Amino acid sequence: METATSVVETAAGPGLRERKKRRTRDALLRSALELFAVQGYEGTTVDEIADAVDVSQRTFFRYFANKEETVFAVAEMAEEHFVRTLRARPPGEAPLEALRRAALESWDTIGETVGSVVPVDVLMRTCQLIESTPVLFAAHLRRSMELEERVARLIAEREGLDAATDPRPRVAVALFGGVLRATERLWSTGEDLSVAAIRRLTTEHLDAVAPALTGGWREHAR
Amino acid sequence: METATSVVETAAGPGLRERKKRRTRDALLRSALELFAVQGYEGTTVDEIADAVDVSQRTFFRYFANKEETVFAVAEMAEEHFVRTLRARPPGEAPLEALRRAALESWDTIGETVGSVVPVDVLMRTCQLIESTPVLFAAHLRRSMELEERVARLIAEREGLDAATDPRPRVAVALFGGVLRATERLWSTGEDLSVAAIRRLTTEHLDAVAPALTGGWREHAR
DNA sequence: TTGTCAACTGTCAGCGGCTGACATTAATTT
DNA sequence: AAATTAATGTCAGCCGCTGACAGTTGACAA
Repeated sequence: METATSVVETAAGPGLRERKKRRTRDALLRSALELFAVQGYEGTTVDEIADAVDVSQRTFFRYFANKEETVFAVAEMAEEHFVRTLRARPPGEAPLEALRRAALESWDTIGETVGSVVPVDVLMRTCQLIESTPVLFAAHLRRSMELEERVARLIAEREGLDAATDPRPRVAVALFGGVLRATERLWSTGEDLSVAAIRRLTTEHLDAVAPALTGGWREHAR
Repeated sequence: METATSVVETAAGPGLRERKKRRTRDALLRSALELFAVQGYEGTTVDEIADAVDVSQRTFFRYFANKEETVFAVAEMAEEHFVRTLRARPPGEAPLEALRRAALESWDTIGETVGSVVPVDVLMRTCQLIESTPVLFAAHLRRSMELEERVARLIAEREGLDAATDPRPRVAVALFGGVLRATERLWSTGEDLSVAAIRRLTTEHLDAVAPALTGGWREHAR
């Protein structure tokens, strides 16, 4: 019953129980994402996912609090990656500059973090799934807001400000997050679904912030 | 079987059928919001709402596509009110200026639009309910994005730009919407739940946009 | 090795949101 | 008054999700 995978090292590694758990969880995740990609999110039943892994529906709900969680399991990794990248920015940078560079750098290195669990193209297709499924999109936006709160606190800390009273960190992050979300949306409806494409779009949109703030766009149309 | 309400004018007015429909719909809406305020959104069953109006559950779902819709019925009126107000802004104003003035003016006159159907304090309590109920908050964010798309097109039109290619309208509206949402959130967690309070917070936050964009906040701390 | 304990799993029953189908009732038209 | 049309109730059923209980399977010590 042994597969070709490495079963050699038994020393100090997690026990059989842990390995089994991880395997079923991964299997559920993979099956779920695959089924979603083929039949859509709402067109896929939790029973189907569980059946594909030969596990009871009840077991599925012991690994994932709800159907959504399978979708956002990968998104979460990307988010954590961004936060880590932002934390690594030098404190001398202005807030919006740090956010901008962290976002771009984050896209450049996303593969290193996520790639070990799920291929990058699956991540991108999952993004598309989220954008195109209303209930997932709603959940995504809520999660984005929670992320924004974390980031706002982080920025406030960077600048030595009190996030509770000074609105500038919140505003800056709200602005930044709003622009990023508009970018995602445009990217997901476009044709080029590569990482490079969203990176490029992000740059363009962030470059448009300053011009957008100055009134009277009509004279310098392009 | 006649109540004290006006049943006199039978000429040209909507028939009995229409009036009955409107009455049950209003009754369902009122009962739902009241129950939500007392027991919370998730703690209230559709059956309870239907029973309170002495109507079958099935009938409820003939008036509202889902439970959420009762909550957002009032929010929708407020949104339409904002869009109308924005449309009325003089075309000479810069985009962000028009958005800002429309938002504030919209709060000043919200009572005139919504008041006829639901008292204003019910609207405010509904806002709170939305902010404090995760699933409603998620739905609210999605609706906000849809509204932003409309507004972005409207702004692009105002400025004579092509919304499909020029990112500036999208960016400006995303920025503006992000700030407004941060404002709502702060307001809903505060103590003063009056319209005046959210109006004031809105002003403060929008005033913080320009300073937030210039880097290095540390020197001019406040 | 064996037995005990803890953790993981399956089964079952049930709730709540939501829908289709069909019969019933009530308003409108002729 | 009869015929037509629209609103409603009833019923059965799917799906997401949960609690409770029992059975199975790893972990760990005797």
